[in-house]
Amino acid sequence: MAGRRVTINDVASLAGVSIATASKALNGRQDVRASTRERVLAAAAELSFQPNALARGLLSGQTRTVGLLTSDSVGRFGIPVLLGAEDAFGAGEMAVMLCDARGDAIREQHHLRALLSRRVDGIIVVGESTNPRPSVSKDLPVPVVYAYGPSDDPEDVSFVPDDVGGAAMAVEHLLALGRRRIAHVTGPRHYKAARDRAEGLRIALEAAGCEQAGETLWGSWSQRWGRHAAEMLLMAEPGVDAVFCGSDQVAAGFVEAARERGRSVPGDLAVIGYDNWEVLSTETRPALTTVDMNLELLGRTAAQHLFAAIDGRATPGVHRMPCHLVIRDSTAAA
Amino acid sequence: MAGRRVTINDVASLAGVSIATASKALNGRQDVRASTRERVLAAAAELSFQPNALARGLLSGQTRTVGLLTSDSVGRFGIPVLLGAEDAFGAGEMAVMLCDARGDAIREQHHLRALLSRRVDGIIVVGESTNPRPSVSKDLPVPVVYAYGPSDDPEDVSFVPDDVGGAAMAVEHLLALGRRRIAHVTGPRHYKAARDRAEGLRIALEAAGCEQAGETLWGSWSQRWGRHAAEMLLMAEPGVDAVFCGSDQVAAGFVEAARERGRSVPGDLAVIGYDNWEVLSTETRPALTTVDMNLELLGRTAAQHLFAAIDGRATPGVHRMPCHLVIRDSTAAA
DNA sequence: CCCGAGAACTAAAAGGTTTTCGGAAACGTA
DNA sequence: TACGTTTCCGAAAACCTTTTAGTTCTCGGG
Repeated sequence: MAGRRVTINDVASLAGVSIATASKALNGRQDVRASTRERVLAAAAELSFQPNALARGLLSGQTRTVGLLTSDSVGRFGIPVLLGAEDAFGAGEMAVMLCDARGDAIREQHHLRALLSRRVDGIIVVGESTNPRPSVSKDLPVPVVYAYGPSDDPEDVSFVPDDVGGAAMAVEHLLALGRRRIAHVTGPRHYKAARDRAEGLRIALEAAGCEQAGETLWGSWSQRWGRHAAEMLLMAEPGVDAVFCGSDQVAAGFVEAARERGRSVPGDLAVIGYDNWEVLSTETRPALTTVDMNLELLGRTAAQHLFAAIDGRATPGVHRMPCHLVIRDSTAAA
Repeated sequence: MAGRRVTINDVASLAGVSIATASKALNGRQDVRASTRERVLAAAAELSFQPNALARGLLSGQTRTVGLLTSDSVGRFGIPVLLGAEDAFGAGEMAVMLCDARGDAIREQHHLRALLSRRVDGIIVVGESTNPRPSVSKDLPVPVVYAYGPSDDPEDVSFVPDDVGGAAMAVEHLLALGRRRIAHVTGPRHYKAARDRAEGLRIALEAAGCEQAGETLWGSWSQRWGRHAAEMLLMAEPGVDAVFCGSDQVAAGFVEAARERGRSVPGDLAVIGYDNWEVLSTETRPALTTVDMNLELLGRTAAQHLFAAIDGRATPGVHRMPCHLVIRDSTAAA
């Protein structure tokens, strides 16, 4: 804590020039003599002058600040997206205002107003799931892009992981290993992520002319459900040689229960997870082969497109970002 | 996206008053006739006027914005602190600017300058561990409080979890259950958290006139290490009847390996973790008794004290926030 | 009808910066 | 010397809001 804030006026006085000249010198403008510029720069350094971003923003109408609105408590999936965005912005001297609406629409409106009154240049809305969410962009004076959870308005700009493609990739991996009796254990049906991943499985199996082993088992995103499903499945479909799980939590539970039932993974049973949540996927035994949604890249891309939109080059529509497969020890040839 | 921004001038014109009157009406000041106020409010609503926070901040010198500087990628521990802070601020119409320095001192300085140039009213620095970190507060024009990771300058305001107390609480619980041969498996020695928790253990044992079973096993914060330590410990100290683990990850690995070695938890062996990281502590079998550091409360408290410091009522020193014990199934009477 | 008091309103300044435009100085050319 | 051209610098406006210090209006009492 220290004294009064130093303004460009102080710098100008110390350098013995007008504030106009000081401004030009500090901003690298042309029409100022080299020696003068040096004097100003020296004065600024001596006073450790920091231009007032408020004044600058008031004048230019640009705050170089964006709002990051998360709909649910910055969760599992929000974090990497946020990090990626922060990364992209950080590079360009942008600042990020973080607002967490806690899943409450009222609070969301409130935060939205707060962001607008602070004159952010743009807003990223980070969803808690890949289910489409109500658009906030109607009649907003700034561009908005949606990350992870898309807007329900197709005119908006949204970035989501390509879960269908990611799931297909996982299943193709299993098929390439010679697995043919593939089962699917996943989360609740009301999650679009769960439905999309089941759809990717269906597509990959159909392309290979292969039947799914048993019905898809819908449950919750928990380890407990994975264990439970393993018990049911190993009983009902003893011939299964591979399981595609809708999340790493489910997969972790599944391999644990399978091991306890004496099934070797990946020998008897290849298992694939989803999310690449490292605390789980690398700590199970064996470590999980899993699908990584590249969430940080997704966040970074969303941020870059927000930049573009701020510059008036918007790219409407839902953009699906490719996933990639992380191969560990839970899958191997039959 | 829509047209030009509406200013108080537009509102005043529409209401047929001067901007001074409009301002007073909007801010609930006294000397304006009720009917006039109504007209202004109606006009503001019709134009959906949002006061420009930049202009307001420029004038008042208060931006109602705080900076949140995290030293490491908003991690495991940063999140809850951040959430708590955001919560406390949200209530008071404050906005939060999030900066992630990625553990890089240069980047930290950069973010710090950015925050100051944006004229934040205060800054919270969130550490990645409880190890003291270099102070950033020297000669800053705004107050700073440190959360989770304390500043190395005792003049600064820091809030940290009371790990010594938390560990003692855990061990007292084990003692109350009649356990007497208590071992300790924890993370790397260069973590103050690990050292503090070992110290809490020592104090509690000493107070009970009890000896620790074996030496403290220092390792890493991983499940893998927990499993490994379990194998070593059960071999070397077969008489152990309780284990205090330095983190839930270690504890999760420990109980898993113990189960596999045929030791029943909590029957043969009571196990306590630390952190209450729910994805682990509730999903292990049995679910883990563990110490919760109340990180959200810690964040909220730090935020409230930042408010106080902004109002000139600072409270220097390192404040230790109490932890609490979450009792689940991994502990029971001997 | 005038006066005075109080209520209601407005003009103007302030906050810090950038930008535009006009002016001054320096210099070269006729 | 007179004039034109560059080069460099400074005054002032603009951004939007709040606040201060007036100014006008209203109305009751004399």
